[in-house]
Amino acid sequence: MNAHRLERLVEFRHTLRGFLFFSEEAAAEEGIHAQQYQLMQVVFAATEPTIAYVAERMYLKHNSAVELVGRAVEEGLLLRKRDLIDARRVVLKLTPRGERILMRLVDRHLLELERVGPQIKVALEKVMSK
Amino acid sequence: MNAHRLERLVEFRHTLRGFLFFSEEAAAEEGIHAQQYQLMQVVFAATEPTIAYVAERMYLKHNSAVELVGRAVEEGLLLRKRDLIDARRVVLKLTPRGERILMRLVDRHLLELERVGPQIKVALEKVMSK
DNA sequence: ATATTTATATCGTAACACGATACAAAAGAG
DNA sequence: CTCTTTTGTATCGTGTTACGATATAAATAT
Repeated sequence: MNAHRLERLVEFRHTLRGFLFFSEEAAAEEGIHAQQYQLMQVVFAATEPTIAYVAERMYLKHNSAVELVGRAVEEGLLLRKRDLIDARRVVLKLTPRGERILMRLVDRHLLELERVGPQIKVALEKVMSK
Repeated sequence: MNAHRLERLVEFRHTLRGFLFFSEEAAAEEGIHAQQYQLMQVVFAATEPTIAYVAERMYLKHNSAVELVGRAVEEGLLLRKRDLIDARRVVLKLTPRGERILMRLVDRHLLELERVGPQIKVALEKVMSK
């Protein structure tokens, strides 16, 4: 176990955590949670955003996805729609409010990545070199 | 709001989330939580690992750090030591068990980064290019 | 000697994630 | 066409994590 590599791994995780912390703060400023922002991203980018799709894409168990969606629906970010063809499935859709919040957050994250992206990249390159 | 950039941002977060999910799984296989692994990294890499230092480094409030450390101590991963010079402070140290687990996890993460590091890098480069 | 600041700790609350379990709709088996 | 199995979503109980508010003891400043 090379000590240099460990330190670089720690540094890499620190820069990542910094970015994720920014994300949490930005979401909070929009009055939502970081996971809700992630959920909205996934829903918006998908062609057929069902609970199962969200779970798979976010590496969650399906029941966790159900709960996450439930909270987002309660707060008016998302809508549940029963699939007419397959009545087991639920298709998700952003509300206008959810969409507005998502767009603002995406913009802010893109801006932040212009700042910290290079740092992340350097930290990653260092940790990958032996 | 460029649609391409949004999709690339979503893709970037997805690769990141994939790495973090691996981290959670790897920690679970060692019988600990992902945050405990992060905590051990920070403690191990620091010259003077106090509660306040851990909190700052992990972007946590001090009380969250206290609680995280408390659970890690209970599970025999970490030791609390009152600082002899400044009796307000608590200095942390890995137990032999904690250190063994940390080393195994670091190795596995370095290996995983050889695999997903390039993916993360590409996704990051794409999201940064306009 | 007293007031303020610093470092850690405790308590109540909420989001989040999970396993276990349930249930209705769809698909498959005979 | 019934019966069984699979699929998609939902509910419940539990634990981790994180927070704000509050507390306490030690160190520092006045």
